[in-house]
Amino acid sequence: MAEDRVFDLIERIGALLRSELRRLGAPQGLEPVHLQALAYLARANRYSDTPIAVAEFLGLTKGNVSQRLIALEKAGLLRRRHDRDDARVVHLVPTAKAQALLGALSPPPAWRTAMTATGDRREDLEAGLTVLLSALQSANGRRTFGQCRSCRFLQHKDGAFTCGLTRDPLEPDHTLRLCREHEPAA
Amino acid sequence: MAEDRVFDLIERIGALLRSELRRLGAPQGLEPVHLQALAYLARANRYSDTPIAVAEFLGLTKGNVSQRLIALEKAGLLRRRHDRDDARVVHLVPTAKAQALLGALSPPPAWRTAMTATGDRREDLEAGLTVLLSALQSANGRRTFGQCRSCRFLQHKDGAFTCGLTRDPLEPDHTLRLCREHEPAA
DNA sequence: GAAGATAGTATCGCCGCGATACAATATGTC
DNA sequence: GACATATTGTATCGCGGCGATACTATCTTC
Repeated sequence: MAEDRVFDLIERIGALLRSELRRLGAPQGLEPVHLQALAYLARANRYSDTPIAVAEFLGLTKGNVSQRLIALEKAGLLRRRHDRDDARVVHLVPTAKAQALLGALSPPPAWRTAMTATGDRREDLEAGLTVLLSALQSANGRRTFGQCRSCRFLQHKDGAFTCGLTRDPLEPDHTLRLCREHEPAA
Repeated sequence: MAEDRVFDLIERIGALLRSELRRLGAPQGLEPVHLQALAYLARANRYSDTPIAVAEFLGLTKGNVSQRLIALEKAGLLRRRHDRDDARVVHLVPTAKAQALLGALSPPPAWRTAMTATGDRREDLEAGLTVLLSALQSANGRRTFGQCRSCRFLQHKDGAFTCGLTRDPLEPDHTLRLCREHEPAA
């Protein structure tokens, strides 16, 4: 069962990471899920910075996430904005305080140190994990949450980007953000 | 910040895995931590199948783990045995029921499916994660929990294995188990 | 318009989690 | 050998993450 070694490694790394996040967030009264939600929101595009998207990304129920977000707002780490087209949806914007927190804790200092040890293996690691995540998502029927760059809906005409799903124009740097509606290009 | 991509990938894979474990364990009333503890114990050697070792492996407090183990024992997934030399220590033995559970859920079915997609990248992935975990552990000052095979204390004479730390003889297949006292060979 | 789908919140009960305190045994020092 | 110290394990408390359920409001579809 040598194929289980990758599983064991990921489980242990995940457990240590979780423990580290808990330790680092404790002074601010933050749990791992709070930092994870903020980290996601900092990378999400305007279609994906909502409670339901956070819930899908983290694999939690929307009811639960809704309550975590209230805590984050009270802590001054999140700002809410109502969507101008759809009165149901709320956009979540990490504050400057949250950005600073993420810069310091996500990834944790120990992680940054450890990553230097991977050296030239990093690219292989990145490629392997990307394939694995992609396969895991499709095996569970979950959304891919990829960047617009790799989405089959992205259109590129005359140097300008457009989302083929919403027909909206996209700023170039926003094509690197994560999207809830992402579907991998064929 | 391309070096953060590995972090993002691991965090997301970890979150999905956690969600999956929660879903799979729910019918038996098991939380992710229960399956993780059992999975560790199934791989631990006789110096490392104790509450304190589980706590260190998972990065949790011993008080917390102690309570989880009581739940596992009540569920018929764990058996306790007193150490014959040290009256303080307790050895934890997963029952046949636990072994069957692990065989079915750890790794989860979806994971097994997904792993086939990694193909020939698997070895690189394994190697990269091994280096990363090792660096993470030393960056946090944590124990390595490696196999006796890779331990600097392991002695090999006349086809028989011995632990140089405890002076105990080791059966060959037990040198593949995880040890709390493990220290990487130079 | 009516029916169904979707986004979000409120409330409940369960239980993981760290902190603290404690008991029991082992080890080390004089 | 006696005493201080370290180590293993458990019990208890309070906090808060988590899913389930129920609910409101809004959008979409026919």
